[in-house]
Amino acid sequence: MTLSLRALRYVQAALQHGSITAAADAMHVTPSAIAAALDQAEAIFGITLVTRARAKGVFPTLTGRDVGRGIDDLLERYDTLMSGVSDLKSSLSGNLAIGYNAPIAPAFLPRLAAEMSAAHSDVVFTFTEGNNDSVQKGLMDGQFDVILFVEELPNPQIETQPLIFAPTYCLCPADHALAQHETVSVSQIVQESLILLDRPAARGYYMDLLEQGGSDLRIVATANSTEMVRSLVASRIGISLLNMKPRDVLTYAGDQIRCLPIADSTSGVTLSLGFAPGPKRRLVQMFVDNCMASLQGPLGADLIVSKP
Amino acid sequence: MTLSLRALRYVQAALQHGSITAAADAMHVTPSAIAAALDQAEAIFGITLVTRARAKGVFPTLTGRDVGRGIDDLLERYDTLMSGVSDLKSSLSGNLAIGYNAPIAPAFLPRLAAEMSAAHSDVVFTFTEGNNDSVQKGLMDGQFDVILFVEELPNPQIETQPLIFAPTYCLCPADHALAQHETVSVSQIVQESLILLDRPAARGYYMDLLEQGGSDLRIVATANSTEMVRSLVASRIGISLLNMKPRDVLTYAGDQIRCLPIADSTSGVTLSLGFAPGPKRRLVQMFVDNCMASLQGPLGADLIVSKP
DNA sequence: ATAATATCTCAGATATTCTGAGGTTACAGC
DNA sequence: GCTGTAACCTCAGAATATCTGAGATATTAT
Repeated sequence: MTLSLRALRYVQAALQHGSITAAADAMHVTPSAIAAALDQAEAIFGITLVTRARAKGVFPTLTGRDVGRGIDDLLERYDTLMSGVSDLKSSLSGNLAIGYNAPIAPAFLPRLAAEMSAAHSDVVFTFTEGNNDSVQKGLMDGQFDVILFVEELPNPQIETQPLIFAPTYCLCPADHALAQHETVSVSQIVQESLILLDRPAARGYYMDLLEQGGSDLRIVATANSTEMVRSLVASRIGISLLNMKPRDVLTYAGDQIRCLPIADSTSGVTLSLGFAPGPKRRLVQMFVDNCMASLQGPLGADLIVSKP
Repeated sequence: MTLSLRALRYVQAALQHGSITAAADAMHVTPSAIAAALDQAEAIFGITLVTRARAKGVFPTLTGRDVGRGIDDLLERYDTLMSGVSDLKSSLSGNLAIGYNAPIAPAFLPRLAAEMSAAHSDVVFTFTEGNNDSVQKGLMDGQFDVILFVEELPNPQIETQPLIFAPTYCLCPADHALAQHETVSVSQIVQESLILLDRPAARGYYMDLLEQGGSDLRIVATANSTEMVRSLVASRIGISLLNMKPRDVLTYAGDQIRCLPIADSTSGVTLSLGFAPGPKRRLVQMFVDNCMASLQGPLGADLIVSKP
């Protein structure tokens, strides 16, 4: 047998008011309900909590007072928990766990985090890198509050918010012949030596685009890191295709490269945020809002290569 | 809207097991009940606590885990409170508040307390002196756990335990003429100069006895303290009637007095314990038991004056 | 494909809690 | 002493909350 919270509140009221009737008024119920709760509590505890005087009210016994203190404490903690969770929902502090796939994340997430950190000093960020699948899985497992990923066959359980569409572009050394043009075509690209980004999904995705220009491809290298792809291009081993670019297009080695839109292709990927459906913490919502505002402004334009 | 304790337990179980079905098994209810509790909690908190995967179970979100910790803490405190109260009931420690009327209490209560204190070092005694009415009132008000009083027209709400019957006896100086006898009679007493203990109830009580021996009484003094009555007797101002006696019959002044049973009177008072009806703390019960054992043994015999 | 496993939904059953009426007890004022 | 008032007590029936059980649905594993 267990004593319900409601019963505890009634007992508390009775002990505090020293009167069943007064407690009943305070709790907006009839005295019977209070009396029943008292009876129940005494039965469960096996102890007399109050002495009852018919015309005067009830008087807590010494033990009743002790128990009352314990009940006060518990109920206060209950209330704190309840309002605390609501606070958690609405507060702009606490931990924000972000999983990301997009290789581009390091180019803009830190800036966003810095802004949020400055505005709300007690926010703690947890960044976790993964691939497009692992971050989705991590989201469903409760590992992340929000993920940054490429929305393509997304898990239907995930609620998504598109941030930016990144057209596929061509990457070539600054002194390459193609670099003279404003744009390139698929047919021009497929004649060159090619370097392929080899990551889950991405490989097939780029192959589809290239096969649109002919099937005789000269793939001279693959790499599973965008930074390596860029460096390979800068080293004049070949040209490549990518979707997003860091804000400055220098490689680690410092060599110059150019990013050219592809005139005759509408291919591209959508960079999206994903989160568990349902109501969100205010902190999460703020992050989402900040991402949208940021990527749909000039910062966003720096991260993609669009046609002129 | 408030979340019931039961719902909290279900949520806790669901979070811990990562499965509604498993939680349902653990709680011995159907999965529907668990799911309902989860829904309710999420609705009340306005926050998603778990992501649900149809064939895999449920996965706590990060906030879900946070909330879960809060719930764990609260439920543990609830359990502690519940078992704590039961412990309070059964433990032989804590505070024992004793109210007493009987002027004789200082003669034996300290000894009892010392024994209990030695056996259970964390018992704290609170002794409060009062008159026969005030201690009864104090008991009903929850001021005392137990009272020591004279059971005469007791409040019917008080549960009593008789300890000892104290016959009325005659008190006279050791060198008084009456002191030669083993017993005295009422007719002998009424011829002497009399000192009367003047306390509520007591006065009328002694008068009744005396009037039984004739109405021409020579009352030379009254006093409202037994110690003063004894000293007055020792000073040979007169003789008196009392019911209980301290273990040594020296007065503060060191004079000798004698205590003589009254042969032809069955008058006396019953010294009793009183306590609130209903189940008692073990500590209180032990005190009651100790009192009975003590006063019904040789210690008790020392406190009264019985006929030879 | 098929089986197994888990959640979802919802109507009806069950259990808990509350109300309301009538009764009892104790105190206070005349 | 009598009477009115203010409490508490009891209990049957009503209202509310909670649970069950059956069928549906979705996902994973074989």
